[in-house]
Amino acid sequence: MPGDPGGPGANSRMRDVASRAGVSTMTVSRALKDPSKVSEAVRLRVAEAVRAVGYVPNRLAGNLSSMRSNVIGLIVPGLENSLFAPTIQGVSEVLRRTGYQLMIADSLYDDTAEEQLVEAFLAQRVAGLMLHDTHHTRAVHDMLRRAAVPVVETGTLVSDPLDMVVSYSNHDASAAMVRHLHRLGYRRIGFVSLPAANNDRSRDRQAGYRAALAALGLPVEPGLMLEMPSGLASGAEAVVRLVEGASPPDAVFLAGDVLAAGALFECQRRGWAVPGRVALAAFDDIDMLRHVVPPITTLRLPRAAMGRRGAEVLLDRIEGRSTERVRVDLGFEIIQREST
Amino acid sequence: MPGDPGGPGANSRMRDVASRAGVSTMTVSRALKDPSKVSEAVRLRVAEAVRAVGYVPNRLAGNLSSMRSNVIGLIVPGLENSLFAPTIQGVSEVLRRTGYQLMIADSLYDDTAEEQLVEAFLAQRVAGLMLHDTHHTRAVHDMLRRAAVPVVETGTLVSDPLDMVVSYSNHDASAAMVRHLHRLGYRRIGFVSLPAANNDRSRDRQAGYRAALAALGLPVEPGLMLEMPSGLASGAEAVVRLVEGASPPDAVFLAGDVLAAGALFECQRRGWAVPGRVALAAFDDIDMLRHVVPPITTLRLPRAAMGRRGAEVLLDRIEGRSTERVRVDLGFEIIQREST
DNA sequence: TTGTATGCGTTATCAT
DNA sequence: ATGATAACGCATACAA
Repeated sequence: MPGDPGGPGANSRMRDVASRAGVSTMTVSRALKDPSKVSEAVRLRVAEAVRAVGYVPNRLAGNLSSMRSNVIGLIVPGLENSLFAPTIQGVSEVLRRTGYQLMIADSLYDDTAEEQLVEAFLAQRVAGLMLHDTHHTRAVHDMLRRAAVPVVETGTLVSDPLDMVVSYSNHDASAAMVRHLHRLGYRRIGFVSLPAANNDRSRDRQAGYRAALAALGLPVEPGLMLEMPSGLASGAEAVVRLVEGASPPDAVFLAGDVLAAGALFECQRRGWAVPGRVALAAFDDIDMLRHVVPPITTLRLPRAAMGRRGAEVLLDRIEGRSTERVRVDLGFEIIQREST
Repeated sequence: MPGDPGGPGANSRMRDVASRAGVSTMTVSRALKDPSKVSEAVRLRVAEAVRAVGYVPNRLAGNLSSMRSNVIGLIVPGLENSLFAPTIQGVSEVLRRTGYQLMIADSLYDDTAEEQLVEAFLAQRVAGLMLHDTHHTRAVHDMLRRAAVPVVETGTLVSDPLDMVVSYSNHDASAAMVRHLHRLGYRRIGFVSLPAANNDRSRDRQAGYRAALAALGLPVEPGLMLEMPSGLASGAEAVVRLVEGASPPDAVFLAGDVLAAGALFECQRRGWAVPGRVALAAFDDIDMLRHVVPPITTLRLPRAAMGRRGAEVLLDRIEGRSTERVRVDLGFEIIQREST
């Protein structure tokens, strides 16, 4: 063994603390984990020894020995997208006071990358897993079933979850916005979304749009639907293509990311009145949409709550307080502003 | 179910693989880690057995035994701020192909929270640590020195790093923008920054502003300096307070977050010409600043490179390829646009 | 190329 | 209330 006992860089072990405090390692272990199981005198001696040797427990060893883990894995499809930040913070908030550690990874909207990350997390023997994506490879299904690790999906209210779901319905939210625009008098409602290919949420939103139009007795005009990549530039391009198209819309629902803001900036550049020339609606209550001129009508989604409730139901299962495969619908809300 | 020892939920161990492949656990270990040290036939039998039992290695045990770790810890001061996303992605990108796992945590701009996170990471025996913040409690200094874990700080080019630094100089960047505005003819340059209290970067930017004015022979007017919390609303409030103040600036440098965008939106609302009534400059090249009307002059910072180079120098040290306490200045760049 | 013995640092279990 | 002993699952060191 590469022995360098005591030198700089050597972490002190529990038995260093033990011998300094004149007790056994078991007593140290108890003193640290459940001080009430140890006498006052010993507790103090141990605390003193811990400080003296600068002891930091080794959770690798602890977790291995106890066969449980204090790490929760979280996989988001893209950290560059600040939409996920509130969810992550919701999770952090709950975990912070429970002694669990959060391990975050980014799948970059890629199934196979997600698969590797899931395997890496299982290799670390995480206590539970939160996945924002709701589409997974077969291998992910197999691994998770085998490992029997509690899992929460948060991306959308899937009908066939891996385990638990805490989310809102992208389908219903999208449909609700279409009905809202219809109520306001708009009849030719354009729709722009992110590519549905690697994105369940986007697919659900498209389906919600179609369903709402059908229910309202409006035709689904292919010329009014667009798929665009993420980014402000995309929103700008989309609104131009629709408004300058053959049969322009009177309103455009940009159901993704910052597309709506990009569209508005383009309208500003071109001097198009919003909502005079075209009304604009967005899909997420990001700060920017409230501050632009005019402020943009949008959907408020339970992003932070998804993180908080998700973490809570996960912990309930991990700690054995619950055994159900919970399914939570956190709903959504329409924010009417001046852009419509 | 018989023939499935352990039942559902039991992770298979290496010796399950070993017995199924008819070899010892050591051979399995080698077959997985360095296939070249094992015969072709055995390699195949092991691979088959791994799939058959759905084996996922236990890195807790592996890391404990080998006394090394495959986890890198990263602490950012606030995940809600998407400015850190490029850095995180830079890190991920480098780690992805090296077999290291990234563990991210959020200190919420709080020294004490950071201290607890550092301890938690050390408890997981991370191989290395990346910290965006550059101000730390005494306990953090002590713990890190004891643990002798390689550390990279990325927030600003500190003069007294814990270990290594990979960043740019907030001081110099700030000063450069002031000189740039001066070159453009502006003489009364207002300055808005985030509160310096818990934020080294903000302190450096303030110092850079003062230093540049002094070098240019301009007075530092307290009435032209403001500290505001993060957010678009703050930028809006700041620009109004300055422009409607006793002796208004001809340009405002909003050196933080999305303050500049908030200021611009407020100008749009009020019909103030930018740069006619007041010129605006920002501190970070976020996408939005390029798309608003008019586009906003700003600084481009090496956010992604900080992540990439940071991860690289960290790995160099972890893997023993280097032993130096590297200090890397990645520089910055001014992006002149129509707002000035 | 492969196997055996042993230890990594902690906790579960059973004693005292 | 405290201690002794045996795991936890894997990798190092050495032997064959």
